[in-house]
Amino acid sequence: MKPLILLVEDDAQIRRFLRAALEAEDYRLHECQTVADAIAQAAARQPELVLLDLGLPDGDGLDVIRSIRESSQIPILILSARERERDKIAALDLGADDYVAKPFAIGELLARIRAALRRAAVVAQDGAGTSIRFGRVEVDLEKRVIRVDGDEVHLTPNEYKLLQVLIRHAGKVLTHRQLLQEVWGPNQTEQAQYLRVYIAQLRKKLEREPARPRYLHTEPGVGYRLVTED
Amino acid sequence: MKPLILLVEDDAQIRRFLRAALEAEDYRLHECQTVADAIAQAAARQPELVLLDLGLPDGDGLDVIRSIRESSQIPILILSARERERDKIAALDLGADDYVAKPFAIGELLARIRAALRRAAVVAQDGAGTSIRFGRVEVDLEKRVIRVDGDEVHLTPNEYKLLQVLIRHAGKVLTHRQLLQEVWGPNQTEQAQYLRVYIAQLRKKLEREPARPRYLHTEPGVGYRLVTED
DNA sequence: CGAAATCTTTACAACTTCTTGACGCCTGGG
DNA sequence: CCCAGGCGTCAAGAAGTTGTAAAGATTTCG
Repeated sequence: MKPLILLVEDDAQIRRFLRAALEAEDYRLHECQTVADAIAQAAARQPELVLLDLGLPDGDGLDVIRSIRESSQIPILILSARERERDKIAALDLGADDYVAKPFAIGELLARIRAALRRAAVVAQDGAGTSIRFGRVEVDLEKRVIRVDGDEVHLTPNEYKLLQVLIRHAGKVLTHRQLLQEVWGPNQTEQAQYLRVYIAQLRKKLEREPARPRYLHTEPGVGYRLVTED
Repeated sequence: MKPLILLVEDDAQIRRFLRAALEAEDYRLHECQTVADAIAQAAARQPELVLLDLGLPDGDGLDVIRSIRESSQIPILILSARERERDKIAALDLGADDYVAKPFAIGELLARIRAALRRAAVVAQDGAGTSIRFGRVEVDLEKRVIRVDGDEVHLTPNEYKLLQVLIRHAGKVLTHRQLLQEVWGPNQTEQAQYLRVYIAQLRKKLEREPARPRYLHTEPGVGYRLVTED
């Protein structure tokens, strides 16, 4: 799901324009117009990024930065008509991530939003590895670690490559040729015996009953298929 | 100690101006003027931030971004006379953190540098909890002290760097290439024998039975992995 | 400058993985 | 029933990797 952006902007026209642009990129959006509301919504909705206009009617937009930074490191992009250098410096030193002057080019703004979200993602993903489960098998593609019933299982390079290809196309039938091509390269596409040997090894390591596989299905005459659901 | 900044700029006048401003803020500084040099210096000196002019004489400044992003997340600030929106978007989407158009206000630039360094510090400290334990081994990353069963153990600089990289990605399989790149730099990525020697030395110093390692696991054909739990 | 520490390189033994061939099973068709 | 073809299994030897010790080369530091 696309990130949630909190848009803080009192000018209805700009708000409409930004809403259109951001929704075209599939971002989820929440809008508000006052300092008080911005502070409340930032805390309540936990957005992944804040787009903040500094010229708000009920107070100093810098207070929004201060408030958010007390408890969170999410990216804050300032969007402001104030062009004075010392306004920019103040906002950045309070913890804003970027400062875009109005009028702005929408493509550049979107690129700056992407850059800010990308940086934030690096921080967030450090713990959350991309990992895939089917039945009792757990594959952590980030760490390159496989667990079966919670116990680590060691795979050789070719076994792992083969499993990776099957996972990448989980559910689909892959022909002998496709599998050989991806694991052994384009010169070995006739060696279907490799597949028999390595599929057998994977089954021995991953399946409870290798002779009656639940995950690594044979499609006779065609190839193999990884089944990740019942 | 203040952060090291790599300044990539071919115009001598701007370079002099920036040098003065940055040194007034006590940043350490290294300067270079070409794409090739920038890529080499970024890898060799491990700066904390890169200030990059895109209009270099010997090639495309975007290549510098690409090269750095292959192995590192350090902040990259673009400094450019190219004002076209699509140049900005290209640079930001390649992984640049910020884009400042020339001519720039020095105060704003310095604020943007502070903002980028502040963010990077948040990321860095996430991995660098001051002290890490696994089994009987205790590593104090702040003091650079290693204890095994409470006794201090001396590591050489390369041994320590290697251990640091493994700790930073604890649990994850790191390929020979990744390890060599981070410890010996980008020109030594074929010398897997270095790794064998240094892993052996680390095992001799950290493991109870170096021949049957509990922490420093080998993933044959792939690389090594630090296991911090049972 | 000289000694000590560290890094790099070499050689070889030990080990893991890959490749290959043999063989048996199953299925479906003759 | 018997056979052919595809598949699964096993295991031996080949090929390639890794661990280890130790000798030279280089750097560091007093």
